[in-house]
Amino acid sequence: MRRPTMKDVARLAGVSPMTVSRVVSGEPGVAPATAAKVGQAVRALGYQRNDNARHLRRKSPGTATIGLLVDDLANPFYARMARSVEDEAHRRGCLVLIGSTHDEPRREREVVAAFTARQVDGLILVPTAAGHGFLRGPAHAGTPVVCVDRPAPGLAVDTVTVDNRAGARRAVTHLLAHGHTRVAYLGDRVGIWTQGQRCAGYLDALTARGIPEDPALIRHGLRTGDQARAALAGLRALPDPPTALFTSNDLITLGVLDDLDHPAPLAVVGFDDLPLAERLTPPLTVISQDPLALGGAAAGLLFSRIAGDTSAPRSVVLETRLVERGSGELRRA
Amino acid sequence: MRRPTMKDVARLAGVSPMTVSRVVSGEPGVAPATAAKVGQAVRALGYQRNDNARHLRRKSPGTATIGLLVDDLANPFYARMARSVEDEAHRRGCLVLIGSTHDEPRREREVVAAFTARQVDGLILVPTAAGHGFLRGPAHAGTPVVCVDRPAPGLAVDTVTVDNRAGARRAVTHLLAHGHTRVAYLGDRVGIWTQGQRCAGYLDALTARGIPEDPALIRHGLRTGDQARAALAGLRALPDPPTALFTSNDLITLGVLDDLDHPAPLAVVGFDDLPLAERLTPPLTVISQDPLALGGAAAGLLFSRIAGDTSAPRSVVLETRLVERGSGELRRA
DNA sequence: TGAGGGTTTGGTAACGTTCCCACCCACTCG
DNA sequence: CGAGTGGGTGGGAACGTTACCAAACCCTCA
Repeated sequence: MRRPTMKDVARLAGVSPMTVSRVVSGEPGVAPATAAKVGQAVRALGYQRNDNARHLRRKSPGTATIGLLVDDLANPFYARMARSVEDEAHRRGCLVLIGSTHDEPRREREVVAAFTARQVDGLILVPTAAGHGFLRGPAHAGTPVVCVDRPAPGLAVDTVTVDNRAGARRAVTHLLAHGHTRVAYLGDRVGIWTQGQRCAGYLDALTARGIPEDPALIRHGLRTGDQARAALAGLRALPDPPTALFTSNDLITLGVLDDLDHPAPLAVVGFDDLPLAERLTPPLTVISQDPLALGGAAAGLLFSRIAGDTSAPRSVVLETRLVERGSGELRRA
Repeated sequence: MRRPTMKDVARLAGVSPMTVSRVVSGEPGVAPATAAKVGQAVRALGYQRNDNARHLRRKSPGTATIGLLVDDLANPFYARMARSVEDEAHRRGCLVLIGSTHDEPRREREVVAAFTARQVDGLILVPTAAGHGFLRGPAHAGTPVVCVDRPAPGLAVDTVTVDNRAGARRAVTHLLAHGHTRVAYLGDRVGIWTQGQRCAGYLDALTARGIPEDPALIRHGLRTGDQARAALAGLRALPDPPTALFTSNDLITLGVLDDLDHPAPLAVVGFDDLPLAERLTPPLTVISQDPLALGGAAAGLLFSRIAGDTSAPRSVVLETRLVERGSGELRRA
């Protein structure tokens, strides 16, 4: 019941294992008649090469495996990123080991360690907020890393992000252009890199219009839809409540959606597109990012590093897109 | 610049590689003082074990890697499945190799071959419609396979599906209970297993009510939203048009959504939940499946097989849930 | 006929690890 | 005091493959 090895094939074909290796790997210098015999034996035994053993012995191309570590694979954003990474890898005959960090630094380290213990040729990483010094150890020497979606502070590696700041600025500028002057910011913890950038973009837009920042309109640390809803209630209770919201991620956008029209209708622009956003009432105006492009760019960078590119770390910044659907305009009851 | 090996650690610690192996793998029978010396050398060199070499030599537990092959990782349904598989694997100290078939049998075979060439301990597969005889070859001997979402015809392995037929029956029964008598079926190619089951469930519901099947109300082979919309136009043009639709997957549901209210409002129940379905107008009634449960069940089965369970192949069928939100009721303009 | 060149083939060692066994040493006990 | 015990350690081989080199073969041409 053992799986057949090259030795078994060699015995059956009456040749040496070396010759079998040559045939199976498509190397030249084998007589056609011999190759045919070997091929027959391979099919007869249902032989399949053990690529782990192969990669252990070979030096030149590595294991033809890369690791992809995202925050949460169930998040459609990362799922699409993963898909385009897998597509690029497949085109290059490479497999993908996948993992989710769930934003836990410990799990990130564990999984990265498990990946490198498997001798991955490279790593695409959505880094957690923790330090990434461990990636500089000798165990990772020669394993290129590419960060996606956010940079790893203090780690000088290729990074692919979208221009969160410009996107947020665009969103808020859109609201201001439609006559709003009191625009609130609703975001997750400002320590999260993307959230910090988006908040900065929000402030940029205000500054450009000469509108002073009002701390009462800025809410950080909203981690759930319920917290976002509560924050909205708080904003409505202000003596001078906002007439428009910029919601800094899709969870928050969803959270405020319920209470958008009561007691008074509020305009809203959200960061991150939602499926069906155009069918909501009102149709949702959003800043949309392209996760497929993110994943594709990251994979492209990684594979050129694997191919031997040793130039200075690159930083790719992709643009966002404002998708106007109506919810950003002035709304009256 | 070479990565350190056990030999390097052994040399530095002044012991044999064997002793390093024991320390690194946490085996007993090493004097505490020796273990400390080795640990120090490990940290000094930043040594990390090569798990590929390890798994090549070891027999008992395999490579601690499983393969997961879905139709399309960008599909949120499969993404959530993948997440729960990865979670289960992580709990067991196992890594996950991932791949997408894009419903191409050739790609399926390629990726499965690449997985087994890496000596995965098991395989979770969303099978394409093609034959799967290749999984019976000696190369796959001893590699358990679990099919998920749909069975692989002619392959006697553990399978986890949802009860598509009962779900569809439930959906149509719901429409009939709300006074509809002319209910149309809109589905993808009936050769796709899930679609066949859902169509059967549709017919079951009609039969139970004594309503004769009307071929004019049944549309197969709708592969895009546009085709679904066109099919709806055709149905509306009938002398005796339907008053309700059962749409057999989310793509089709989305396709008909646009034209649901004009010229006359139609009721609809869709198979497969959509995010934001409750915020659409009308709020969409759907048959919802639980991809996390599917993935979890598949992983559970696979790991018990890997642990040595050799009982007859099991077939797990999960229930669906009817989520009533209004769109299934009788609708008037 | 024999030297020279090319093609085809096989033997040996090595990749980094662990299994199996033998060894060494310090004790204990008769 | 010698034989037995048991924990701690190391040597050699092996997992399945490929790099490297040497050998065997065939053919051509002087």
